[in-house]
Amino acid sequence: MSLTPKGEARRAALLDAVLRVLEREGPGAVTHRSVAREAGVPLAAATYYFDDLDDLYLSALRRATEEQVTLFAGTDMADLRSVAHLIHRWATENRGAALAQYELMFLAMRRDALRADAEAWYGALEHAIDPHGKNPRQTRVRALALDGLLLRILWLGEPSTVDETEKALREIVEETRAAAT
Amino acid sequence: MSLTPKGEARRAALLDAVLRVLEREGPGAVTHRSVAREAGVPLAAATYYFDDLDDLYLSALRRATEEQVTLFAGTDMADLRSVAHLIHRWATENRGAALAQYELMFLAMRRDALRADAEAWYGALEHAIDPHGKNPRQTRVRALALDGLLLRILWLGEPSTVDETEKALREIVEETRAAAT
DNA sequence: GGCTTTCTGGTACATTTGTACCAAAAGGAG
DNA sequence: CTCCTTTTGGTACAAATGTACCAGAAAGCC
Repeated sequence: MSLTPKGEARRAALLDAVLRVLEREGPGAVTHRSVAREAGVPLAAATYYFDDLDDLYLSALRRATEEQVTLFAGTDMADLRSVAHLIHRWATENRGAALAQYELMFLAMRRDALRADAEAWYGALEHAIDPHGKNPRQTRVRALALDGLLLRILWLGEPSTVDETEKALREIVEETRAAAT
Repeated sequence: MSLTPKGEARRAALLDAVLRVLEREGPGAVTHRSVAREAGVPLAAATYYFDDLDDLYLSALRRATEEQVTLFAGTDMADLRSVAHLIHRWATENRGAALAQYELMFLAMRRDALRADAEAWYGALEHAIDPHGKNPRQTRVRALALDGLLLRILWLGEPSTVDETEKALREIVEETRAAAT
């Protein structure tokens, strides 16, 4: 039932491989065989460490999402420059995980078991923007805009540079400043 | 080369069927056979009217996206109540098309041929919010927030009622009011 | 040491897939 | 009607897939 160290490593290698295949060839290309090949392990390993293809795929998506949640939740959004850097890295070097995360959102639509994971992401976004819950309305709007921006970056690749990203962030912050009750 | 009236009808029936299968079972379930069954036509019809499975799938996504683009582009966002109704319908009765539209965004990430379609959607959003280009900065932020809201509705089903949707819209508008240059 | 659990890697198989093919039916044009 | 294009629906097939199976190697524990 428990795993040997080497087993644990193989399991992790398979999860990483899922993200790479997903990033490179899309969700449809994630199969037992492609993942095993990508991870450099025999086919049977992919069925040994995971019940299902579903189990393998979901485990990878979940792990990626959790990483992003802790990453964003632990970030102070006050310094727009560093946030811009974070987002840029997120969309380039870490693109596989970013895709996995939104792929999970997509699946959550149809599968109740994933709702909690999806909500955790939205919560992390709002927490990062306003850790103390000072201005809920403003925070909600900013979170929506930030989410929209992230997807736009992912889908259209635009804004593509750190500078442009910072500018877009600044627009969001500045345009949501005023508004009394 | 040209199509008979009946042929045209069958072609359209297949495109509709794609959206229904996509909505019900997800992108992976869209196959020649499932679509043909859904449309009530023999398998061969799905290969006769479309070069490829790819052609069939993309044609359906494109048609859905174009419909949504004209729908939103032709809407004045001034009356939040009616916009809330529009969005609610979009996410419920018209859910298949909504999904198709964002599925296209997702594919556009990896396929240059779809970029124009994806950008058309973003353009339509901005145009609907501010037809005359009066305040580009505010419009960009509002469009991002609206896009974020639409995805949230699609993915988490929340806000789920027309009233809640209207409230969320109002928040976006009110929180992006001020900001001088 | 032994022994029980974990792991390995290879193979096998039924199912589903995209797509090609084709003989015949239907439809429109002269 | 006759001819020619479009359409039909059935069938076939190679490729890929999820998953089961198993003989044996390796690893951990007494």
